[in-house]
Amino acid sequence: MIREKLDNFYSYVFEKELLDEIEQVGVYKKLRENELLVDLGDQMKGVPLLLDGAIKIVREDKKGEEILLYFLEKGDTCASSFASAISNGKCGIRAIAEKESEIIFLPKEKLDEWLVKYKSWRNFVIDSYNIRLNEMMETIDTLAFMRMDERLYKYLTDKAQIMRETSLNTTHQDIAYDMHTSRVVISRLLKQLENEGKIKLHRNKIEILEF
Amino acid sequence: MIREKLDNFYSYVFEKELLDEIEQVGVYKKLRENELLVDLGDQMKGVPLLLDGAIKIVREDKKGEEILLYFLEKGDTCASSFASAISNGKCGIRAIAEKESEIIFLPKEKLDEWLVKYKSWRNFVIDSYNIRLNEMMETIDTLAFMRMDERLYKYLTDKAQIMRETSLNTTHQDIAYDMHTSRVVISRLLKQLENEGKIKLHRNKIEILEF
DNA sequence: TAGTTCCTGTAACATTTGTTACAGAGTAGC
DNA sequence: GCTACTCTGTAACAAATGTTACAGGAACTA
Repeated sequence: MIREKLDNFYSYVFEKELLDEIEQVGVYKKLRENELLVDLGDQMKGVPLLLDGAIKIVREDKKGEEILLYFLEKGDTCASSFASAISNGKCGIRAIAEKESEIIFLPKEKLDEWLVKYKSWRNFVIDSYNIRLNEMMETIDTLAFMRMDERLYKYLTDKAQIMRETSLNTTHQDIAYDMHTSRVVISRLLKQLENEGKIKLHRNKIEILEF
Repeated sequence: MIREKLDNFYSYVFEKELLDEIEQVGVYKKLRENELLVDLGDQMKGVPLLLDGAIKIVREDKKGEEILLYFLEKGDTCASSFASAISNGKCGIRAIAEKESEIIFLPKEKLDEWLVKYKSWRNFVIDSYNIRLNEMMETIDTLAFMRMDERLYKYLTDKAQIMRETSLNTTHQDIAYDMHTSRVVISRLLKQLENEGKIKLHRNKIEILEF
């Protein structure tokens, strides 16, 4: 069953021999919605490959203030974990399942070994880092160049896409946490977006009318 | 002469055999102050190893608005170039020599080959990515959690450290470009920092009194 | 020396974002 | 039903940041 899911997304990415090895040493895990996968300061013992679901990656500073960095989807891995695992360093982020998700955990002992053995693994690791770097740059663009109303609309449409829904079950307060602002600001801007006809507001739910 | 500079910073990082190879295939280049090393959209033919100097990495969006991402110092390499070189993709940043700098350019053909051959190269590449990811996170922290006056003070002290000077030769307008704000805002906040006794303002020069 | 350009300081004002306070609607438990 | 709690909407105000306009000093050129 694991092999089936693995093949589903990774058969075009990895060589058969590598898939065999992953099947042998990888540990399958199912995550409940809102389950914590990685916490700030964790020392990773391996890296997760995401088979299905969506995982939210959040940054937190010393004062406990949070901001959403990006989401992981199936086929992604967490570059930050990779970093932490291979260098025995600490992880600077928090990862939370945004909905029920499935992962395979790869033990860190194999990570370097596979870099030598499999070209597809090297490509995957380098690609993952690149995707993450680009994702971070997009986050920086958003923070540096966009106003709060634009950021909010982007947040809503991005998240809808990741969740594969046109409605989001969330509260204004939750959004405020992700965007590191206050609930009142979010309520104000959501109402504005509703007046522009882009969304429709309900209790605990936001319907997106325009993408 | 190149070998000497290479050994200077990289003899503890790379195996002797790798240093030999780098010496053979690497192309030494000297950069003048303000020389453009990488431009937005460039397709990199290799990666630069920084031997000496300081390089500013800047992000630019479609509308031509800029923001400083971070600085590279000796011993660093540009992860974004690595990404671009190995995957034949485009580079999302601009790199400018902040002062006279020296680099060695490594041709992209070797990058993957060395990953297989040298453990020290694998470590270096992974470390570089990690450093860059962390640098990006720090930039995000700065943008998301700090007010403009704090960001400005951090900018000044960070830059002084990179340049190994206690005074910066720069104008308010240049700072405004790096921080993606307006000259008037910077002048206002600089004056405030001067009143707090942290800096002293001159024409084209800012003296930092307190680190 | 006069003319010109660049850099800095500052005022006045506009806009955006953050804060506090409170009212009312919806929901869950009893 | 009643009660307690959560979520949303909104007003009024405060603070931070951005914009426009202009004046004067410094530096360079002729």
